[in-house]
Amino acid sequence: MKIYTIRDIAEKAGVSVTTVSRVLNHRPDVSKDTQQRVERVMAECHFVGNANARGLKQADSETVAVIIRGRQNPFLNALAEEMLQCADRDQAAVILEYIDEKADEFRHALMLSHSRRISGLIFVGSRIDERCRVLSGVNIPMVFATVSAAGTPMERAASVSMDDRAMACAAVEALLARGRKRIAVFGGNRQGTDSPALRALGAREAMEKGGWQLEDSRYVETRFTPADAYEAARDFFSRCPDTDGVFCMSDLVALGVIRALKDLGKQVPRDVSVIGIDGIEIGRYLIPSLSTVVQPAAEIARQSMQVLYDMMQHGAPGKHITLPGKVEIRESI
Amino acid sequence: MKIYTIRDIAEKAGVSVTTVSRVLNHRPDVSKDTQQRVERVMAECHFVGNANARGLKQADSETVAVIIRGRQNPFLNALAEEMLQCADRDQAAVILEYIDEKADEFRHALMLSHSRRISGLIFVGSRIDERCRVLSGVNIPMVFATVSAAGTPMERAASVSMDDRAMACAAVEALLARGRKRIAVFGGNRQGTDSPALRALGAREAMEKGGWQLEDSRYVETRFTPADAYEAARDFFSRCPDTDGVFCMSDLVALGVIRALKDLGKQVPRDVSVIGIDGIEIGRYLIPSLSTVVQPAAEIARQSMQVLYDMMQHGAPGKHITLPGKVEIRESI
DNA sequence: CTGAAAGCGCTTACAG
DNA sequence: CTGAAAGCGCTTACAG
Repeated sequence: MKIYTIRDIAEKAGVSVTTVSRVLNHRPDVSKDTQQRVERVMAECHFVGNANARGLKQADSETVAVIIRGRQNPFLNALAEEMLQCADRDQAAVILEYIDEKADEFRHALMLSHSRRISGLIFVGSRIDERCRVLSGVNIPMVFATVSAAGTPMERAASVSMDDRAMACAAVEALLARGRKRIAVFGGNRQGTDSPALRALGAREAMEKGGWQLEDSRYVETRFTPADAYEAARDFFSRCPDTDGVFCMSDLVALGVIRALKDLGKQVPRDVSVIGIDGIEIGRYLIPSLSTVVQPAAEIARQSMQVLYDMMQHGAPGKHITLPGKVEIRESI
Repeated sequence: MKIYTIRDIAEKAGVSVTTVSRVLNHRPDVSKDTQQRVERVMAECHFVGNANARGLKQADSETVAVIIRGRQNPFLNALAEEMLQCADRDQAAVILEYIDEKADEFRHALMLSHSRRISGLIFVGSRIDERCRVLSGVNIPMVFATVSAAGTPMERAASVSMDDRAMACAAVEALLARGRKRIAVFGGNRQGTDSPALRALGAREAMEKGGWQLEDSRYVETRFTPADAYEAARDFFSRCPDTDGVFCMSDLVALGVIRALKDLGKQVPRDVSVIGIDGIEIGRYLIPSLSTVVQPAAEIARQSMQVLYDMMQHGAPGKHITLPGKVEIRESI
């Protein structure tokens, strides 16, 4: 089947390519008559514009790239879905890029900004660390979703995230309210100002408010996958078998921990209470169903887009927005 | 920061753009000396080529598009991951497009083939039905992964899938081997020649070989999500409470079914045995851990790519490859 | 081994 | 309201 170009369409409709381009872009300065004629021809030919040509020419593409770190994470996937829905609603052009957990999303963003004339960036599931420096050269607005960039000195960076510290605090308080005292925390690297650090802080805070301590030996570092969490938990509980509550910084971690407890002959929640973070869909179907801190995914998506467009279009400065989450008590606690 | 073009690089290196282009594309016909000079300049400038310009010019982009239907399905995600790894290994250009379950992936493919000069298509998680007709116009090779297209009259179409019929048969045989006889099947629409149809056929076959019947009233149609499966199962088991085995055409369906059984006061596997299909990672961490038919994701990915490139490069005809799966008995059976 | 030139399919001032 | 022409940043015959 022939692939038609706007030139073909122009010929068939008896107008210039300029006019076809106008119709294609819904410009108002075309007579009703011509517009309809051109549209009919385009429909007949199943015309689809060449995205490369368009992208090449359009100096300001208004396209934003959403870079997602971690294809296998259901929460990040759900967030991505929400962002696409926002973009659809606003008729905004968005390209979604999944990148490997091992890859450097910032270098990737740098390349993308060159190769595709991106005018805005959203990072989903990123960490904020020294690698960010490569972004100092990219002079386009960017927002970090799910992690606060408030501490960083990047000028054109904004962020939208759950109040990690407060919600971690609330999660641990929920464990304390169930009478748990020897509480372990399974999470990421506590260094820096990233979510794991904030969540660790919140957990400590809750413990101290209750008159307890978050013992260092009960902080377990793990990747956010069931497999890693499982191994870490088996190892940890053989060392600290008296632990009676676990706060996991991700639902996937909680999944692995709960299974490890089962294999160690412990019952959840009778012997150990477990609470996660994220609120992934499968959580409510697990046995026991997973208590968790539900992240406001739709709201994070919406606000991320909003903040980005404010920066892109009105040159607004980078805001750092913090949203509340919701503790959802189910069976695992 | 300035975005450099190959023209800038050419000037700085004191060569022509043609030469820069050659270096960029690793063509052999450049002197070692020039090559190194150009590469140094490119590195200094953090040069990244404009993908739009390249795509516009290159008549034969050799790019393949992988279209995935269902962002939230862990199995399809895993499959996508495998395909990207194959592509990386082969230095092949792949663009990954997730599309909504409600969207029409074939129309999308049609657009993509025009707008991006795709030279090959892979559909992941697609159904094969009348909508395919729009593809008859697309004169590029395509392969359907995870579903057999053997029955369809499309010329340039190939497919790589698990032997759905045989593996469904094996799954139901596993239930029978556990002494289950009143077996229900939770799956998709049985019409046509799609995976659900083949799997239903396989299930029926196993029952009949054992001297039993797959009763029509025990075939439950559901979408492949935990939520839908949960509702369907609650409804079904209140009607057919004597059912003692369930074959689910997806692990996510099994997840919902198992939870529904729990909420109905039934124990898995004591009262009811459940087996799924796919072999998603979380399956082994569930309680009870999920018995399933593991699809050979890596092999499906590898062969899909292979078949596609054979068609693209050597004009090979469309093959229809069928791969074995593996029944993995865990706790839910 | 190297370069000048044409052209990929669009968009966008500019002129009418 | 419409069109001729330039140009976006590359690649690719073609000529040397």
